[in-house]
Amino acid sequence: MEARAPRPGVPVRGSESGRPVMAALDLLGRRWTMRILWELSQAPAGFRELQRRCERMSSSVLTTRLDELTGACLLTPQADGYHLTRLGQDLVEALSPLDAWSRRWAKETGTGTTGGSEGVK
Amino acid sequence: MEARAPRPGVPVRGSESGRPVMAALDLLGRRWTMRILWELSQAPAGFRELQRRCERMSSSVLTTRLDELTGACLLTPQADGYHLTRLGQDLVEALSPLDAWSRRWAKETGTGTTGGSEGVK
DNA sequence: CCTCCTGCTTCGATTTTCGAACCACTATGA
DNA sequence: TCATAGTGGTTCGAAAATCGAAGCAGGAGG
Repeated sequence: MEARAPRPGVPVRGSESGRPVMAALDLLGRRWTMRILWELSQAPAGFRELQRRCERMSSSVLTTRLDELTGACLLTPQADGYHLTRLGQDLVEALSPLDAWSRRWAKETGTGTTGGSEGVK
Repeated sequence: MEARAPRPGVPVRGSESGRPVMAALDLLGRRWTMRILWELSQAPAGFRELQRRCERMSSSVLTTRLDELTGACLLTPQADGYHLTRLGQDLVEALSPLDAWSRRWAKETGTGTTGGSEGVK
């Protein structure tokens, strides 16, 4: 399963420069990537469970993403499912202001379900 | 040009919940979206210039993304090109730890061009 | 043996993205 | 006036990414 993940230092889609942030933007800009990291940060999960949590994302893409993210050293498979690595945890942490921002977004665009933070289902 | 952008409060790909962060993940997980925001945060730009800065991204996708982002109140067209709105600026700010993270990523995975922070070109 | 769970792989259908060509409009300048 | 170049796009066929149902192999329980 060739899954050439973007890596810092290597030219990626849309950037010859190899600047790390461009590689990150490429990697994260693939469907489900951020969602997978997000879900795993809540709790480790096996393949099927991850698929369930992500509203039945397609198994083929999940395989690809897991390969990419593993190759990028952001997660690692263990006996009880996939875990974020230290680097993966750091990434999610770096991304965490997004949650607060999105609530402000919801509020200011007026499309949100009231506050939006509680809608845990 | 129908460009139904994800909005907080509305079910999006991969999430029925309508939770704002899921809408954000959907929006940002489309190709070039984060890159466009990133570029505009450096400096406003017109259509063609934006296209040049993003290594010749396809004009049709650029049109679509600009519509989506405009619809999401993240940017607005002005006489001298597209600008981030306040909300758009906030989003880029929320995303900014990513730059620092990516350099650490480059360093720790050893694939980076040395430090990686200077490759401004 | 049967059933249910797991982690995947396969493959045809659908959606997204690409990218070159093209259109209309506004200079600039010879 | 005629060209040349720049702008902001649109169009459309081709290529790539994603989808999703089906299937496979393996393990556990009954």
